[in-house]
Amino acid sequence: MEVKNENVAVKEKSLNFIEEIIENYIAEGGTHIQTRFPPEPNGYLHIGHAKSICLNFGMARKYNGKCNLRFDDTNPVKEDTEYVDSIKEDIKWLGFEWANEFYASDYFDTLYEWAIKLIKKGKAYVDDQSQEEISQGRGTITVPGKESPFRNRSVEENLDLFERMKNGEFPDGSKVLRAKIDMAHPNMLLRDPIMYRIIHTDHHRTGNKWCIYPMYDYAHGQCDSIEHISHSICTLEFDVHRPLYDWFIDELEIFPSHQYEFARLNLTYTVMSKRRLLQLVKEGYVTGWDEPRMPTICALRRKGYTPASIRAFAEKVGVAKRDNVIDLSLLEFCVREDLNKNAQRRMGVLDPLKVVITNYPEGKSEMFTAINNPEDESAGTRQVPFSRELYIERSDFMENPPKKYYRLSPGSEVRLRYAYLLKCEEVIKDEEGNIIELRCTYDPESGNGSSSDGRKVKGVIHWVSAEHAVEAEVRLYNNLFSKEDPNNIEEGKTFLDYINPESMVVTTGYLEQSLGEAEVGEKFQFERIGYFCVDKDSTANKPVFNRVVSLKDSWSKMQNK
RNA sequence: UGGGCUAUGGUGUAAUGGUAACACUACAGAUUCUGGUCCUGUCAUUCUUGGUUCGAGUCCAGGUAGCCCAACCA
Repeated sequence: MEVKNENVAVKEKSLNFIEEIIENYIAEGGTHIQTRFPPEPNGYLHIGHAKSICLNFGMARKYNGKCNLRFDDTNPVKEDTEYVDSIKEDIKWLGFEWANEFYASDYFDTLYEWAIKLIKKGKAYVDDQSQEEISQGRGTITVPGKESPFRNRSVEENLDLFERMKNGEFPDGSKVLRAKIDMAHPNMLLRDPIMYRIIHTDHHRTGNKWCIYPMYDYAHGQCDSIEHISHSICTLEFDVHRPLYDWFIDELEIFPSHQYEFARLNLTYTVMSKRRLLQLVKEGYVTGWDEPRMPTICALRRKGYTPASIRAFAEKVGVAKRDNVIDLSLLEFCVREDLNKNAQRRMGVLDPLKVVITNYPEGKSEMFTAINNPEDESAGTRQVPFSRELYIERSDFMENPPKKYYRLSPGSEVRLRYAYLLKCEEVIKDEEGNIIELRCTYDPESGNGSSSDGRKVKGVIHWVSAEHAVEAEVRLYNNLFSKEDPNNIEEGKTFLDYINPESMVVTTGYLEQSLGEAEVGEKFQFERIGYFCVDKDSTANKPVFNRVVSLKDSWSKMQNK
């Protein structure tokens, strides 16, 4: 068979700058690609971490390399195994596998030996100054720091003191080990950075073995080096740390890992800082880290987001070095795109209005065949029960409809999805004038696809048979914050003042019979409304559904204009 | 004695001296037993001022704006 070279002008997908760095590295003879995802186990992963995960694991996958999971557990007072477990679960759920599971604490012995090496080289010293004195001595951004009076201790004295620090002879805060670099350096981080501090606290993995713990800057690069990380990818705020990262590697003469920085992800209508997310949880603004309004991965999972949709999102936001705020609508687009292809359709009425079909026999019911997914023929069909009394959506009826209203109104006719044409004959109201019921008639000749006289109806509405309906709790989520950038705080306010009072609206829905058996985590499209996922709060009698995202709704947009 | 990073539509990301492209959003239209999906169309003189060049988003010089850094956090 002849293979035609049709797409001569096929455009290659452009590379992001990290990929360019890696391809240059390969072009220059680099052979092993090794990355790592290095979370501190002190909180739950959020969508911003997902970007980093997709990047680190994605680069390894694309270039036949490996990606390690390494927990950056150098501070025992903040870390816990609870977080280790959730982080591993989230990464797996996103669809990635780490080559090795490591911990910075695995390397505490090596790090300690290396500190001694630096002391012997005259590149590190024990400082007895108080925290405040050290802070003072560091100077400021515009004024150089002053050297510590302990800076020129002998190697022997430093060795002795450092060993006794390790042996627990000194209380917390009484001494630190510092690198001897340059107290006048324009980069504050190089003004004799602290390498070790004394913390008499049990570590979640090493227990009470250590009472001195390495700082991030003294640990991270060396851990990368030990693991032969070729491309250490981190976020932009660490770029000022890079000279220090390189300094330790140079002085220690160890494997030269290199650090590259990209801009972290920000999303409109939410916050991403760990501190603020923690505050939302602790102060009860949400019920937990996995509450579906949160931007955490576990919350998105519970809400009904799919791993594929988050991976697609991470791909679409790109990787660059400039600060960015991504529209939440892009995330929503990604999950709609996935669920449109993969979620089965059902009918559910979330704001019910009763309809009685006066010319339909009492006690009768019949089944109609409904298509499970028009995007996927293999999803097949199902049977939906129909009877004399139905629920329809309140918004699908208007007594005095505006122009272009295709739905039901007095005297008008609509198609009941997969069933009959329905005509509204009478509106029943209570004493206060609220519409409580509609009396309608149906056209017996118009069932399932056929229309006896060929007349066409513009509107199609969903419905549920009242006697067969399943009652469910439905949680409708909206943006957690009503302000596009809740981090931009006006004077006298806090970010909490921007919490959207309608970020969660709970209603009772009447759902199609087949939804009674749905399992936790199953996702459906409720036709004409949105995508919904069965929540873990469901009980045998009462399922609970989370709205993943609404369907696009050009009608309500028109209305709001 | 300050240092570092970054500037391209409403939002992101490309264009690697040679026609400013792609996605999302928004708007308009077509199709439709989902006002969904699918499809079509519309929306930028690339922060600014000079310079180099036949030709500059891209190179050079000077401005301007934004972000990061003064935890014994990561």
